[in-house]
Amino acid sequence: MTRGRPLAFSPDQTTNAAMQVFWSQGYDSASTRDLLDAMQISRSSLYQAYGNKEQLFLEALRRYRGNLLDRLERRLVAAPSARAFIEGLFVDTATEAGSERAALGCLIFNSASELGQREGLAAEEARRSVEAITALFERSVISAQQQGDIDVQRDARALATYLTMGMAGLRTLLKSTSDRATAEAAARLFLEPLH
Amino acid sequence: MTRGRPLAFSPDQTTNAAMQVFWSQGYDSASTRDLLDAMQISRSSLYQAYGNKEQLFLEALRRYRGNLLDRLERRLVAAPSARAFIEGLFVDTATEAGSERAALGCLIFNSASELGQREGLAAEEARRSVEAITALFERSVISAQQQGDIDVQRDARALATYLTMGMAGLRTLLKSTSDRATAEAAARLFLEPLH
DNA sequence: TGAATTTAGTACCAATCAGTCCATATATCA
DNA sequence: TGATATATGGACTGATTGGTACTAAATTCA
Repeated sequence: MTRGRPLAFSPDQTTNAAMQVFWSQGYDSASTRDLLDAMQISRSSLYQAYGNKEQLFLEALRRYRGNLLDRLERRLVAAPSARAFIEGLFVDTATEAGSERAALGCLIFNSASELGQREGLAAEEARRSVEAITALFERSVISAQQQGDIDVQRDARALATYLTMGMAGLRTLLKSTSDRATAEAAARLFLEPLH
Repeated sequence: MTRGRPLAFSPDQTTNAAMQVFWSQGYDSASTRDLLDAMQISRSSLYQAYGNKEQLFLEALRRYRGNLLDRLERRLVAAPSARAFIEGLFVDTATEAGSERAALGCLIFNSASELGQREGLAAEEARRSVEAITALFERSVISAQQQGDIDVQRDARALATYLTMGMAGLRTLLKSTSDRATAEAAARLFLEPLH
């Protein structure tokens, strides 16, 4: 066994709690007090376990990305086709308009927008996460092409970037409007180039 | 004439300076020190002239919105057609990929992303600004429909929202990638539903 | 000139920031 | 049991936060 006093908390749960705080407040705006309160651990435990705020954010963002990609991956294999997966994803997201979930946006795009081309590990991880989303979209597009649902003449990479751009836009849109019908109509227009 | 000691600065210029700071740092992250340094005025002058940080932000955001809408309006009337205006706008924006300008994004979408559905004047003004962009797009779409370049069967409001979503997505995309060719390809795909 | 009015500079404020330190608690291992 | 190792709670740090207060400076008007 490991020597010394055992951890009184589950790093798994505290990382999740931190993720929620960064998700709703953003990286800079989330204070260590906010994080501590949500994680329900003492200040010394946070610094002992994570090092500093930036490292905690990296853990939280990686957790979010892992959860998201897993969930999308499952949706992809469960869907009747890769094309149906893509379309369902956009339409379902648009349907969230007006909900609390929609107001939160996506931690990855939130972070990419906040941190942009800033230097440092946090911004780099945010960019890597956007790229991971694009990579998953690219695999989906290639599948859809193989299944005959998307023209093989089209560049999968360009289409994947198009999908990332669309999802980023949709999430930003849902942060400022709660008009579901119009958001859905916009999402459906977005899917037309896939035909 | 007005009584008392005259202003030693141009509110026009200081508002512009503040706008730049909010643009590159975001609302929360821009400290009053950052703002004061950029505006080159004393702390008392800032509070005397603007009231507080929130009011200064409102002025800065309104300035940005005014500048943007004026510029787009001019582009619209100068373009060979409303349709050409829309297409040029998206393609030109994508072409900025990798530039410092692209890393800044758009203050309106930045603010909408940061402030979301938060309460308070700043968030409300951000949402109003997104709506103002959509309104301009709607006028452009209607023009294009009248000019026979966009199917009149299509709902102008939905198309306008679609354009806002696309521009928000493109600006977010440009914050995390500097791959110009792919960004341009994505922007061109985005324009297809207009055909 | 001098009262009235407005701006400017700066010292100051309490609150909060991210992060450190250390005494104490709790475990393992010999 | 006692040496060793790790975790916890919370006091503390210096820097920074947005905002205020007060004095000095600069202007107009009578």
